[in-house]
Amino acid sequence: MPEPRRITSADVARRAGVSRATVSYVLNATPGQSISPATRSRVLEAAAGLGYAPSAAARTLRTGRSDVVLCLLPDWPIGNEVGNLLGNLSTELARAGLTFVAHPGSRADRPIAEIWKAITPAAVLSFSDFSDGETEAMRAAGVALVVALLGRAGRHGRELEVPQQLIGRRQAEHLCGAGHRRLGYAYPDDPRLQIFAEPRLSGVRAFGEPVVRTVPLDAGPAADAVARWCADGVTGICAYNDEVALAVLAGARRLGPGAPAGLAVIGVDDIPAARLAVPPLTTVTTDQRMLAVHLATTVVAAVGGRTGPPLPTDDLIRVVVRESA
Amino acid sequence: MPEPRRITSADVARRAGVSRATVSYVLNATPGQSISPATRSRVLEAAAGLGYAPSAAARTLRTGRSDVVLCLLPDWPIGNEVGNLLGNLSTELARAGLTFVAHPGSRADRPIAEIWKAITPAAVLSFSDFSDGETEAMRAAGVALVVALLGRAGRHGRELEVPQQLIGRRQAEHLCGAGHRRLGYAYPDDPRLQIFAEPRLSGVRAFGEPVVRTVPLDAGPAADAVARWCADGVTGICAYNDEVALAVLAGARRLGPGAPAGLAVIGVDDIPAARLAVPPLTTVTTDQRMLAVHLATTVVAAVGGRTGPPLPTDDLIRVVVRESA
DNA sequence: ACCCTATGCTGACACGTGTAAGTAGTAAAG
DNA sequence: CTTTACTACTTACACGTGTCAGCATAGGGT
Repeated sequence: MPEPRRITSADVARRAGVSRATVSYVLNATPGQSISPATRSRVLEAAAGLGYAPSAAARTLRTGRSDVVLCLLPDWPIGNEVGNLLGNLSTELARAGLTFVAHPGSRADRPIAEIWKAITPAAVLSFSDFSDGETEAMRAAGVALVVALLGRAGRHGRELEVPQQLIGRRQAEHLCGAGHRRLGYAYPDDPRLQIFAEPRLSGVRAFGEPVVRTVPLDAGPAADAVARWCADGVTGICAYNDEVALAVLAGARRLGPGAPAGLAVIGVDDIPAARLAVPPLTTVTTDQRMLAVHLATTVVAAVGGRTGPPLPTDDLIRVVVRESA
Repeated sequence: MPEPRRITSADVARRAGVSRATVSYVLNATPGQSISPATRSRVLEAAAGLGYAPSAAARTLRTGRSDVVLCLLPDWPIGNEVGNLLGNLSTELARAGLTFVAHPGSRADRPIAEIWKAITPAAVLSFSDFSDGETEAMRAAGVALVVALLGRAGRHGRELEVPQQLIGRRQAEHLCGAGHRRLGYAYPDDPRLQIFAEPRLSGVRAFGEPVVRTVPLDAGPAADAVARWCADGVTGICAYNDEVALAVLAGARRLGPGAPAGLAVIGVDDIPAARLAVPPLTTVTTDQRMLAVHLATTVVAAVGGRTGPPLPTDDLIRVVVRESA
């Protein structure tokens, strides 16, 4: 095999009978340059005929900026909702000419420096926030934007907060509206979920201090928790998650026919299993499409050096009412 | 703001009082070069002190090869299992010095050419296979490896098949072992899942032709399907998915106390909701860790121009027995 | 005949890196 | 004293691109 050489813009220039600069001007539609229609079409034809693909590395090196947006995924298990969000975000950013990629895996495996060094992204999205040193290093390396989706607002660069508190507030609102006075909060077992659980819980607290209990994804321990909640006089439970909510339901069921009659449970996420549960699970869902659009416009604005519009929180989060609450 | 200039290896060289080449040799530990311990430590110290981060773009441009492995995610909803697989894959590839990134979103949004052009990856993983033109274009652009996780074996480059058929076989094996003679297959509603559903179904067929019915993730239509299965004399159902299996269970429950007694259901994936279902769902699970290790070694081998070991299929897929079958 | 402007294009440089080739200096071998 | 061999470096080039400055030609206005 004769080592298939890469096709460069010089090849296109040779074939079209023009200089390399002209090729660049034509293919990038550089404003302020006047190219005759004849040569333009010759260049385009040559490029298409050769299957020319500009080297991203060279372009990035020259311009100092790539069109890649890097999202650092957290190490907790990503489910359907996050997957959905990523897909929508990718679509929205593509509309603005940006390429979205996600890097899964815990930061312990690899220092994050290694990652953005290998990509040279225009922007970095993260769920938790960065240390000062990391932020500094990124700026020094030419990363235009650093955004933390979660974390204390206004620490590093432009930040952007998905309103987790609002989720908890909607849960409590619904249960209180249904007449429940004493609430419980089903906290997730996995400590990595804490960064999401805490703000949600604080949203619930706006309606009175709930009885917080950790509920593993297992019917046995969940039954214990439910029994103690009943003893406390709790009648409505906000669960961190649909999965935690399913565990609560499973626990209530295991207690026998006596307990579950009055116990209301509300989850978060509206996973497919929620509507199929016994009883069908009432849950709080986020409009991932709308959220993705907002995130994308914020990123696009920030890459351009501007600041984006605020998040419209009105219709973003709503309750899907089923039978469990 | 005085436009924070990027720190290059020239800065490090200046600070350490050596040439730029020496810096490169030290930092890359280039074999065959002899550097005195004194200068080595001076260089390392200078690099650390300045917070030097080599430009990935320049390095990729020079070497013609980046250390990024790009995974093109399909447009169907990715769940917990895929998320898990990606995480493990990232960890394993990091061990070999490769950076793993995933690109979500349908190909309709953006031609895939746009994506690898913007990344210049060393390898591309995909779930479905590519067209001939796409493969050709990638090779021409210097992408070392193109792998399709699914699709007809031996078409383009090195391929790699996750044994979906084996999943279906294990399901049918379990049900037949429990004495069920007439099986049904619960096919997913979403047409995008066909590329997974077909091989799984063909695995079930190894144990006799099942009665195939599409089951939406809704209790009502699922109840219809279950009623017709019962009329057909079907006693055991292999579901495409845990979610589809939950729909089948919900359908059976809706039919009233008469039907579900004898109906066995087995799913795939072991999602968290499976163990919390009524009854707890028997399911088939894939060892994502082992699969990730195998994928990673295959990718690493192929990037190095070699061919990887075959997939050990013995312990990879096993049945988690609960109460539903 | 002269200047001025617009058009259509080319030459040359810089981005930051890896690495082949070359060069002093030292030491051992002949 | 010359040759050889090795250490510890440096100089110089190439990777492929975007873009600034410049150059020829043509056309009009005075």
